[in-house]
Amino acid sequence: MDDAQAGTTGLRERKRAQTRRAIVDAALARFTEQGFSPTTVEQIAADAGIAPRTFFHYFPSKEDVVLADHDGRLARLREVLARRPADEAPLAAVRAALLEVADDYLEERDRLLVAARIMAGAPTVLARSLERQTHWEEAIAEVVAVRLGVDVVRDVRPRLVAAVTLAAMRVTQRAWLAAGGTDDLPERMADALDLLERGLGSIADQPV
Amino acid sequence: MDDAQAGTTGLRERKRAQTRRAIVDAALARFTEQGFSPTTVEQIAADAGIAPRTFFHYFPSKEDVVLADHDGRLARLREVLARRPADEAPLAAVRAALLEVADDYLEERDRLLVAARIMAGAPTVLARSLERQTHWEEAIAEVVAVRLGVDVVRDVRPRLVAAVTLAAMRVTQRAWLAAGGTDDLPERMADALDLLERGLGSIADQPV
DNA sequence: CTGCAAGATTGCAGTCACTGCAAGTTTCCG
DNA sequence: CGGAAACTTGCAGTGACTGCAATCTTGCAG
Repeated sequence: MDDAQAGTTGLRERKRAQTRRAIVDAALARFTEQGFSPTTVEQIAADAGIAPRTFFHYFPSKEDVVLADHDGRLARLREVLARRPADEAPLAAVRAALLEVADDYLEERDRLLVAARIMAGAPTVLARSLERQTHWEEAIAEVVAVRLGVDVVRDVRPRLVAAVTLAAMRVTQRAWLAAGGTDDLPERMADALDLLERGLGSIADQPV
Repeated sequence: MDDAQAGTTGLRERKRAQTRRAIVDAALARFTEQGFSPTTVEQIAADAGIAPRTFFHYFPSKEDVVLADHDGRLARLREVLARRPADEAPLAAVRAALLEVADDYLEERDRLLVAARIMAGAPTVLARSLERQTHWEEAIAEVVAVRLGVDVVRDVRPRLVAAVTLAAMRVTQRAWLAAGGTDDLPERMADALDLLERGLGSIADQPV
């Protein structure tokens, strides 16, 4: 009732969310201070006020704590994609959805910056992150396939579009974070998507 | 002298290559038969006729055995990229290099198929593979930056081009393997690269 | 409000990947 | 031939992660 989420928020649910947040906060603090690899689950658990064993009831691995928001964002992407008008062109739908989701990123800038810094020094976290991005690819590919009226398995184009656009988004976000995340992310992404639609052949034309 | 590689092939070097191959063969066999995760390093070592500890003198992790050829291929890519004429346009150089490297893939089809099958059931291997692909990105981005006369750090375009083209290559290769790897991979890749150069706006035009 | 079912926490014991170290062995090369 | 350098191996240890079973908490029906 007083919470932001859906209607029913029982004690149980609230407590769980609270513990989860405690774990994430504790973990990110440790990772930032002493690095990812040297930090043990035991330490994180202690900081979060739980037993080590309990940690694994919340996250399947240490790396997943850094990517805690991933599932939520994927759900959001699917949701936004589904809400797009049916007569919209495939690329336009994907573009609009990605830009809409990018808006959320602006508010999470600080959290993203922290995650990016951790990832820079922890290859396994980056690896996991990239692997998760394939779920985004899948979501986008399906939408493109439907709108293109083809089968995802038989026609390469849906996956091609999905992979390519997401790669562009990834690089753009990375550059945005590297620049401090102060400027307009959606605008950067729009530029990148423009380039893709227009074709890489025009790469030398203007300095983005 | 009798080996394919460079001039001097001492006993040491030859033996090392032989052991390495034994490990890869043993590992891939096990992974295929009983799955990646259930296979232990101990088993692989036993099959390859070495001590478990020695395994880690050859590969830093279990997943890396599946991607054993990665380093060599990356070196090959750099090499091919470096050999491209200096006056060639950035995209043309990258395109030519990727197509050239794709030729090698044809001969390694069987090995690639095995690796792909293992990866399909082992997320951590896929993760590692994607992470390694960032090294390819780096290599390509640098070349594009030089040919574009810009700085890799300040201008997003080099990384953008690199990430996008590699994403396309990845999806194309995947589709090729899924189809059994019998048809012409370079042709598939050329088609994908054409699409990128022409722009995704033309996605609905022809069925690739 | 009471009691039971479902869910959550925890400890325990165990497996396995991976590491540093040091001792022993093999290859290289002058 | 003899020592330097590289390779192999065993040992001991750390730490992520899992299954199991006991215990406790919350939700809900009566």
